[in-house]
Amino acid sequence: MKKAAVTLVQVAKKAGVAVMTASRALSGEGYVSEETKAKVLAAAGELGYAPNTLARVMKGGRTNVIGVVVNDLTSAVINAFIAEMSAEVRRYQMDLFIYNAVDDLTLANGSRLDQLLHGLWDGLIYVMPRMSDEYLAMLEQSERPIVLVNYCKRTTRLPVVNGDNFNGARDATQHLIELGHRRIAFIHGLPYTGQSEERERGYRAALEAAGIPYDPKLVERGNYSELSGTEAAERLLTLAERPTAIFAANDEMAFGCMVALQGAGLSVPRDMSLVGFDDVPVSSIVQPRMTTLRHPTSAMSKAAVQELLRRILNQPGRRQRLEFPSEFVVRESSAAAPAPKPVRRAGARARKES
Amino acid sequence: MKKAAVTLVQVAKKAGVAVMTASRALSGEGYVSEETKAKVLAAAGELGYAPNTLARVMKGGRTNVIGVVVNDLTSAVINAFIAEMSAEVRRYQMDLFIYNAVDDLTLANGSRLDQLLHGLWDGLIYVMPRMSDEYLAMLEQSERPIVLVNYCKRTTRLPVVNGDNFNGARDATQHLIELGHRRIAFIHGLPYTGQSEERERGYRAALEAAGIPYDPKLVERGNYSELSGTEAAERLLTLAERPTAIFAANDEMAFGCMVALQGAGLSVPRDMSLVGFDDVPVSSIVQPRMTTLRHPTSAMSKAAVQELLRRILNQPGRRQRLEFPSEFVVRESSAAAPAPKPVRRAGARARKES
DNA sequence: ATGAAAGCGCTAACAG
DNA sequence: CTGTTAGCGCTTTCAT
Repeated sequence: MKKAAVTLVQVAKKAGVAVMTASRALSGEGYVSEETKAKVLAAAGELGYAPNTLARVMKGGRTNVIGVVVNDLTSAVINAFIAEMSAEVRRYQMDLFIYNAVDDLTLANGSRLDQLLHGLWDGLIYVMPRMSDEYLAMLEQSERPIVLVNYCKRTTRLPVVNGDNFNGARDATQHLIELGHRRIAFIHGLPYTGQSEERERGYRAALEAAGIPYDPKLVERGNYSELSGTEAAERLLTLAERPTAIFAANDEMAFGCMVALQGAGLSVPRDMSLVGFDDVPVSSIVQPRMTTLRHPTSAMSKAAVQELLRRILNQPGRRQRLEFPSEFVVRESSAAAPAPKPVRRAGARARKES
Repeated sequence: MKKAAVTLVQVAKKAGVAVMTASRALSGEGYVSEETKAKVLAAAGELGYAPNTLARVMKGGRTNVIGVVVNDLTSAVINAFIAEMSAEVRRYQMDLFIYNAVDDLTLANGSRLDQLLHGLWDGLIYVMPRMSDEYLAMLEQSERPIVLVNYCKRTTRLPVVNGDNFNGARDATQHLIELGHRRIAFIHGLPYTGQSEERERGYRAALEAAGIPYDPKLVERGNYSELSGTEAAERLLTLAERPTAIFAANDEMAFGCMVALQGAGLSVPRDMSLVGFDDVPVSSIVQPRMTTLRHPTSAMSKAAVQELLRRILNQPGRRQRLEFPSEFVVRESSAAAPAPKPVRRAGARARKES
């Protein structure tokens, strides 16, 4: 089945030189006379010679391939990262291979990956994988170049490239507060990357700054899926004191909220304001178009690749932790809070006036 | 930088046996006494030994990795394939790596890929890449196991796993005809995989069967993007005799049509019926929900992986060309044609009555 | 400027 | 059952 690949030995033989000379001629390293070089190149061309990457790697060389490990290829954010990284990597004559870890980022699978990594890749970028602490610990012990993107669950010695979830979420919440909202709900995503937690921190910081008490009943937990957003919104709608705005930890869940609200006969943003996170393409297509936050994927991708390259080339890394401010995109799903109901509670009103 | 990986020699030394014995003990091939086997396994465990894939490959072994080459990771269809293939591959203790060729499926890049392939992968699956004829010719010359998915531009000696575009498109068009539509437009995607052409063939076959003359003015060319769908629909709306239904070669373009129709103040499906292709997740979310066609991605993925495995293991391939019927999903975007305008042309009417 | 030898980590093939 | 030898395709090191 496997075609006998053309080897350097054959090229050398055809050119009438030693293997080593052929190697030098082709790699350009070391002294080779122009004459022999031409001979070797001609022979290689005729035979259709392609160097065997594996053999080269076994001598400690590089593959010029870097790997990206992701956990959800359906995510528009992750796809944006991949696209940007592909482009950036190619600027350095390297290639990018993607590994879809799905929810298989177990220790066993991790070591399996690491095993495959023995030389197959020059370095690895992990984009938002659902990573357990043990898994991260394993990565930290690896001597291979690794960069983490959008991981902020805990501090690590590995280089990290993050979007600023905290300030972004704070901005978004503050925006809702400025629109007159007092009861603002927050819907969590999954806890694995720490992003959701950072976003909640920003949410709480904005509330606190505005003197609005934190109400745990307004904080729901989803799993980043649209369905979980629908379910969370449905639970929020059963509250005696309904929120007037929902801030979801990602756009998908915000879409899910829309579904629930439509189902309940409520209008966005008249009855309920909605803010998402990520600015996936659909966000500018849905009706009403979604107010959301956007990480600077392009800049982050470039930074991640460059940081990884620095480690691969043994150049001094820039910084352990790079953080990029997120952009707030105001669209139509957020608007002024509805006029307060006649039923008013002293406490809430008092705070609103403060 | 690179941690000196634990090698078999070290394991053997620690266990007090020869390298070969250690190899046998770990691989399970050949005779090894239980006693020595235990010793070796213990030593390997303590040292944290992991076999070097490259070295193994250099001896002609397999990597247990298969590659998937795609051209658009943002495509929901492609992501569905990837997810299904990942799962299927894992059933055979193998791994899947993804290469995003974007629009870089040039010959130069192809040979670059092929070079990387020298042993790094046991086989390759191409999913709907924008493939030139020369590129395909190169693939056909490769001795490595390769399977093509959703490629029907031309016949090839490579094994192909396809959805049935022709019959699917014919069903969809016939459905529109049965709803009373006579002027049905078709929007092409890109020509690279041949799918769009197959779909047009199905469209024309249905028209012909119903005795509706083919009108080239009703056939537009898009590029599978939503925007191109909008533009195509806008052009169709300028026609003196507007269509009453549009069949787009994929869902994205159908969404784009929706945008154009909304912009023109037309209602779907009252003023215009819409049918897409692919059944991407959004199709069941948009309002009105989209009538569309679905390839059986799960069955196709399994078939592709199994076919590839057969070639990798040198087992006889099943068939050169596997075709899976596509499912027609009727939703809300297609409905009865609006009542014909008073202005009627003799020819058209006559045909309708036939 | 060119060549020969050694060896990367592993396993197939043949001894013992 | 276990060990020895050889060699995959390439490059590093040391000769010539």
